Amino acid sequence: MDKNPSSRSLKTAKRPRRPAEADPTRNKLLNVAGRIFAHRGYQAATIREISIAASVNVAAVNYHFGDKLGLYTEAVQQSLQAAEIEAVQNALEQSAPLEDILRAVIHARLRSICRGDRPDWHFRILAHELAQPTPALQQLIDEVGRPLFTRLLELIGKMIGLPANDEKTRLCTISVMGQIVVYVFASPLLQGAWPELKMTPKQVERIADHIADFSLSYIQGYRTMISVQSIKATKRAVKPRASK
Amino acid sequence: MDKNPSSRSLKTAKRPRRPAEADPTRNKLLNVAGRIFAHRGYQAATIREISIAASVNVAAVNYHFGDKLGLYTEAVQQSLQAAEIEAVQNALEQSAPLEDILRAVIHARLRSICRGDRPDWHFRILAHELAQPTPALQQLIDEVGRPLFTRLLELIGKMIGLPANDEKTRLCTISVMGQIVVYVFASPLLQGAWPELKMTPKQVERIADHIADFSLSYIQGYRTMISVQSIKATKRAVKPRASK
DNA sequence: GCAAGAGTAAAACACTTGTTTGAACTTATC
DNA sequence: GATAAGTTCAAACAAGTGTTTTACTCTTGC
Repeated sequence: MDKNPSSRSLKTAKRPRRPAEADPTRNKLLNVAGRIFAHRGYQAATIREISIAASVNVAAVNYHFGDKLGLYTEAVQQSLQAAEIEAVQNALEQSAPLEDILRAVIHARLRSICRGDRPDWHFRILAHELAQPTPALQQLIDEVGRPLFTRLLELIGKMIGLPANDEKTRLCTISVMGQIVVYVFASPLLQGAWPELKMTPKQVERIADHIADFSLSYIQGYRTMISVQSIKATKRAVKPRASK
Repeated sequence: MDKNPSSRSLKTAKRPRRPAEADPTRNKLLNVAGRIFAHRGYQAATIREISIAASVNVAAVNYHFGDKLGLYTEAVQQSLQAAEIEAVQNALEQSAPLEDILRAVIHARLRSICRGDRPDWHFRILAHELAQPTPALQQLIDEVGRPLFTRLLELIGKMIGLPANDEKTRLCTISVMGQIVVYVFASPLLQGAWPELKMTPKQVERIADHIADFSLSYIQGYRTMISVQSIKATKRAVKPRASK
């Protein structure tokens, strides 16, 4: 009757057989649960399905994680740690030209999205969370959404010469993020409307480059417009060069 | 024992009490089901929850619609008919300048998304379908996704001077769509990252204008670049005017 | 060697789900 | 008014869910 993992980790030197968190059934459960939760969502996934896939007993879930939600939150946590958010972070922290940083961020994010193996779990989970939130949604937002968003805000803010909390900065950041996440959330829809689209690594690079070009066109145009003209064009349509 | 609605509509002159499809419980059920399905998704919504909310007996669902899926598909169907897709269609078919048409389409789509009443159902349903597809997903794609997408492809194709099935046309179209749908799918995430964001009609107009400006910057720049230079810049980064 | 506890396994439990049943009610048609 | 079909209702059903119980195995520390 030691269902609470925290109490077990406290007296880790006393009696527990297994070293610390290297319990084989625990890990099997976490891995399988991550995959199944990512594919079917929290509600649709059953602990029996997970237990069978992990070749462990049903009661093991409740024994090791208390209940289904405990397993889910730990699986989500692990999926986040395994995610390559750091690749994006790294791209954001180098001292290259801002345009190159933005391009690198877009590439990293899109690359992490479009692969079938584990790192895409956290985005599938996020999609499920948006459709049917669980108590883990807030954690996902805090640990994935907001950090990336605020960093992107600062980067794009610098590029267009406005503070990070300016409305225009936010709108531009959401525009960039929207172009990326649409390839996750709307992928079945895109498959239906564009069957030839295959998410090969090469194609992903082409898409990322397009998103960067598409976004930089406005961002760079906005900066020059802001700097050339002093303050006037904040409401009307923005056409970087009315050369026509 | 006349559970099949089609058989009832056939012999509509023979015996049926109710005119045709003006059955009060049927309609109550459809309305309530549309709302609940849109909010909670197909799996999470229960027919008991729907029946109670509609103040009808549980068995009425199976009597009138055969089973839960029958109710769902009919509710989705009705939600699609009620949707103001026609507003977008109308915007697409007027003979105004292409830029104005694109802007009108973005406005119409974003406007239909960001309201709490019925018309936003079909987008909520779409989000749920993407997370956990049901047999109704294909219908949603066929009746909502693809038509709008192909029309947008033609419009943007004309704007950048490329055929509708060109890869660049598709990428641009997805970029525009992504900026729109992100406000639906990621709305809880945006709420967390940008709490001040309130989707008032005025704010929605500002967002729509931004998306139009953001997109037109690249689209217009791409067309002029294509027309000035003959054929050369199809792979490298696209900067509308390398004026720096 | 042996008691104690960690961990596992099978079964049962309590609950919710979609669906069905069969009787009661309603109403048009004769 | 009688009949028959459409329609509603409460109740029950069968399947599936998360969870708990109970017995059992096996290592660990004395």
